Amino acid sequence: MRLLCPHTEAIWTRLARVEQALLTRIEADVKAAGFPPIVWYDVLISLANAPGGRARPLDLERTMLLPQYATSRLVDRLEQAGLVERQTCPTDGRGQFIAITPEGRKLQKKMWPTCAAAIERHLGSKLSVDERIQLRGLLEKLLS
Amino acid sequence: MRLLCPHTEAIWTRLARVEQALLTRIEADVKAAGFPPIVWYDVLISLANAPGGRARPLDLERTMLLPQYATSRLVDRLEQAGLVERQTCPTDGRGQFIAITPEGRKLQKKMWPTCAAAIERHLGSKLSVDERIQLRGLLEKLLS
DNA sequence: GACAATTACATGTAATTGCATCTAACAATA
DNA sequence: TATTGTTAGATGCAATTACATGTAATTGTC
Repeated sequence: MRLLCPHTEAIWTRLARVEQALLTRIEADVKAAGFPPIVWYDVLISLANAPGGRARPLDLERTMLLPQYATSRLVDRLEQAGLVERQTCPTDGRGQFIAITPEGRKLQKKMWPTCAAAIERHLGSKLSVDERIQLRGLLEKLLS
Repeated sequence: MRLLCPHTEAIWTRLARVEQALLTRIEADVKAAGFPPIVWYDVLISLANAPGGRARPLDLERTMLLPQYATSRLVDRLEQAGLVERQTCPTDGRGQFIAITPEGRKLQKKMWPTCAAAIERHLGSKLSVDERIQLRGLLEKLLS
């Protein structure tokens, strides 16, 4: 009984494997350089690029597609490490801002070359420019 | 300083998000139908398709790209649930076979329509046939 | 065949995640 | 302004994952 297009099935299994493999390999490179997990970098770069160097937890959640509690605890750890700081939100007493600290910016800048090299090595170098453009487009379509 | 092709960077961020989002959504559908996590299904289908309905843990690891300890504990849980069974390996005293049980096969068959529908809904329906073929090829290239 | 090195798998412990639920602050309605 | 509903975020607890290490079997070397 064929309930599922074979291409779809192949995509589904490969997608999980590819993401898993890339994450493992890239993370290994980053850790080998003595840096924290790459998800920390994701948060830092998000904040660094946000206006005022800060964002609402809810925005982080939506950008990173993390569940609410995961964001809350990720921020805990970053705060613990002095890389971000929780600020009260003047316009909404329930909310807050997560602001990147100077040390946070410093770490983000320091991590960038290592992260970029790892991503290039394990991902970029495997595809031609045309393929990269194609893949990018297809992934964007899947996100919508 | 541009250390990284912008397409590569976009692929990297999207890939993680897409996989995360799809897994969450598909898993939610499967759980809503009262089934265990989809990774259980992955193991069961692997074993069901393997000769003799069994495979070495090492093979599972390589197929699913899981770390060794994850496989070991995943098998623990499946065994606990009576879906697989550990058998000693006659040719290698260190190793073992993980064999799917009749209940395991039954569950695998029962899960299939739900899994297929979820994957089709959240993944297949988002892309045309040509796009699926393209994406499949690109992902395969990344796995090598 | 003794011995070091490797391989297959398990497991203790600490960190992280998932789920459900909680609290505090808004918002809407009466 | 009391009441009810909703939203932003935190948190207790159980399940899972990561890391390091352990154990037993096997292989290679002499």
